[in-house]
Amino acid sequence: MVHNDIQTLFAESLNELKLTEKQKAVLNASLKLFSEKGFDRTSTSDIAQLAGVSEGTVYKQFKTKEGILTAIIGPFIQQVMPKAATEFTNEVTHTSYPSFGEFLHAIIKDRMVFALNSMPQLRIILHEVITNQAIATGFSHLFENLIVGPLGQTLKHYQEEKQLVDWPLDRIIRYVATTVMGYVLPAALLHGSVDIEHASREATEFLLKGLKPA
Amino acid sequence: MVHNDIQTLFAESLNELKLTEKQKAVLNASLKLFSEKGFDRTSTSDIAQLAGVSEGTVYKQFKTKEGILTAIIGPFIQQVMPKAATEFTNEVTHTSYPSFGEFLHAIIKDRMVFALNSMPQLRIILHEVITNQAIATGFSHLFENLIVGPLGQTLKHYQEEKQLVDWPLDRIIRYVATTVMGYVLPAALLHGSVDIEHASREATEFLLKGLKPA
Amino acid sequence: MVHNDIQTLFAESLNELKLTEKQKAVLNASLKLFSEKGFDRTSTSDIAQLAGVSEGTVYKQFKTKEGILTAIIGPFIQQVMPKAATEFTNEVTHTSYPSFGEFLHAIIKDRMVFALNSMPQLRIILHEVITNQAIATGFSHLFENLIVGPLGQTLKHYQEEKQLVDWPLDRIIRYVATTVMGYVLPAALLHGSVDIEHASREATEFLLKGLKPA
Amino acid sequence: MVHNDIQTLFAESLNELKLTEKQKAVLNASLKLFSEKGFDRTSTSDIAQLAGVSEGTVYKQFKTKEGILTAIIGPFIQQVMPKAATEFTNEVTHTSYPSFGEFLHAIIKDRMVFALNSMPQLRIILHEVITNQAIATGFSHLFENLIVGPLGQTLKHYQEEKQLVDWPLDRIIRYVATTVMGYVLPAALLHGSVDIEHASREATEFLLKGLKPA
DNA sequence: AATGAATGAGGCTTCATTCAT
DNA sequence: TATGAATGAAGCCTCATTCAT
Repeated sequence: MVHNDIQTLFAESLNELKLTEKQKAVLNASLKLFSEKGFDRTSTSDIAQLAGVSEGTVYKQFKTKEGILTAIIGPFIQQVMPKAATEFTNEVTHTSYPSFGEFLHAIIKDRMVFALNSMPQLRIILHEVITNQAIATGFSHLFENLIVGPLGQTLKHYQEEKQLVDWPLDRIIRYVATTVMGYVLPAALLHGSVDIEHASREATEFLLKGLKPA
Repeated sequence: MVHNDIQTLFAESLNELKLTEKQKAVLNASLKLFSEKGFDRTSTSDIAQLAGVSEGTVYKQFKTKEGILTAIIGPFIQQVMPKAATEFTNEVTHTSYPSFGEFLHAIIKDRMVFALNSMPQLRIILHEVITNQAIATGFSHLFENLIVGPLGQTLKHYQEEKQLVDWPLDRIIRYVATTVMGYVLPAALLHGSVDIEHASREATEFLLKGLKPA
Repeated sequence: MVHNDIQTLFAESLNELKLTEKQKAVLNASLKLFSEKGFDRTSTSDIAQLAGVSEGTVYKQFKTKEGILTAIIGPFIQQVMPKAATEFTNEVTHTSYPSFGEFLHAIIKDRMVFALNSMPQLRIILHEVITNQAIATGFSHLFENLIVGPLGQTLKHYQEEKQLVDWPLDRIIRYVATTVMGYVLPAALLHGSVDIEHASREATEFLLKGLKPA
Repeated sequence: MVHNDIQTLFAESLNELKLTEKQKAVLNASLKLFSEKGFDRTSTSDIAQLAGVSEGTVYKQFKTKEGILTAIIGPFIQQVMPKAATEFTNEVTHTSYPSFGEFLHAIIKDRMVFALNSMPQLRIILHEVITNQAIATGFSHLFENLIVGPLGQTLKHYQEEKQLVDWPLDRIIRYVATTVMGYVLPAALLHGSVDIEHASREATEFLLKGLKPA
């Protein structure tokens, strides 16, 4: 089964950790509140209340409030994001597309949906990435290993078929990623909606031109 | 004279407002601290101390802590960003470039420098934009009026000369902007350095291809 | 004017510090509570309540609870104890006693009264001295400089007159001090009363024998 | 076999009580932690951890934290101190000394060693004695029965032989005890070392003079 | 206009104690 | 009997905000 949002993926990942039901409730509640109000504006009593436990319980396993964040970010980097990335790249590499254009369109659409579905959760990550260099680096590696790597085979294939310009793969992926963000971010920030069909076609059109072989 | 960073521009803009020296000191100190630690982690006593005034003074003009932020964001939207944008578009529209390629390269380079110089301050904006929809909308209009508008003439010119694809101007600018961000953001987050010369040439190469007329 | 208890001396000493009335109230309340219940069993809200101020005020000047203790111990070592010691030695050195025996009896009696009057406050010091080596050392120097020093002249005088054994002064004072404590401490701990007249005579009798020249 | 420190004596005493291994572990751990950090600064989870049991187990036998203290103080008063006292007085009364001077020197030296070896544990007692009047009284009786009583025979003997002044025994013992403390306490508090040989000779010299028959 | 002492609500955290397993 | 998750009261401390001077 393939997921297209992060909160669900996260809740599932918690089952692999040694946590009681209440502890999981704390993490789920924290993820929700941190997403909505940000880390600093979420109080530990907010968390306890939403999780339906006492404040003491919040601290039983996650020694500090920061510890809760770490307990969220950890699985995120070690499990949620990898799983999401793997699901994505698996799907991509196991499907055959008639042309680079259709391949491109497919992944752009897929990632737009994913990003929009996961926007609130991605905000936590964004905040952490802004604040915490170690986490930023972690994500950078994640990106390298889980996206650039697996997509490599497919992209190389299109390069050999002369459907894709002969640039380094990370450069190509950079352009794809930022172009997708260029559509998703403004919509997310302005709380507007995106016509994904239209946006993905536009983005594909631009990228196809820009990434055409010389 | 043209500025290439925001803190300086901000300090100058304050001179145009009816503020005592102490009030200006408060705003400058606040901008600095908010940039470094974020709004929530900056205390009003931190601000008073850095500004060299009493806490009472901080509250004399800016009724609340939120009020300080507003007093910063206000000038930002009404003066600093417009001035930055105008300086940019003026320079662009008053200079003649041999070709669209050279024009593109020039503005990409210029904006990369600007963004990298102003990164800490842009973080406040980024954080506010994430949290506060009204501010996000304000920025959106700013962008529309100050960038898309003034640049319009020049871009249209290149479209008429068949050096630039015949797409709506905001779409074109979106791609330019996101591509620049694609180079600047990772460097900023990973605290790495950017080879601006190289990055701007790469970005230009990609955009030229992607924005070539059909 | 000569004081024979510590709480009064302490309250007077506070006037020499730059503290508001409320801050002084905090310190006086703290001294009282720490004396009665001990540091660990006194809560900051207890202190605030007894001092008649808000808890915030408690922390305005004394950054931490430990800071309150320091703010008490500091004046104690720097002002209260020196003043007490000086008042004592002054009185002793400016009075002439017919014999060493009467001199001894006078100071023993005086110190018994002082110790019994100041017992609750001395408990804080005792606790600190047990826990904190630096403070223990501070007291040791205090003792050396303020007691052994000033008393030196007088004792030497009695040594020359062959009324006092020819031992080092600190050894002699050690015996006097511990003998006094031997009467005061049990009474203080058992909350019993002391017949000072009787106790001081007994102690004098013993010390006179023990300190008689060979 | 004769002991010269309290922690060992305590551990042995526990064997005479009907306690499971875990209960004993709890008491030993508590004694150690209370000695090191004091009662108030020792948490029950600290104790559980050091004892290698769960927090639940700690509460199974000792209903409250205070109960642990009682369970320590009890054996202390009922067994440890009596045993220590008895071992001491037995040794003293079963050995014959050529003179009161040698007798005095022997017991002074012995008690100095004992006090220095047991200093950390004595601190708990000291703290409790300061705080808790009942315990203080208990100790007072202990002292009376276990020291003054047994030593009585020996001291009377020396009084009859005119080697010892004809004062009440508790008065004599008071002076011996406080003089010993006068050497031991400063060293313990300043974490200095004591030259026991020298100190005991000095103390003996003084006491011999002070306790000489008229 | 400027000061800074004072406030009190609320945040994070600890810890003695209980109870279902 | 032993466990350890769970509790909730209470502790220490911060901070935006007010107000008398």
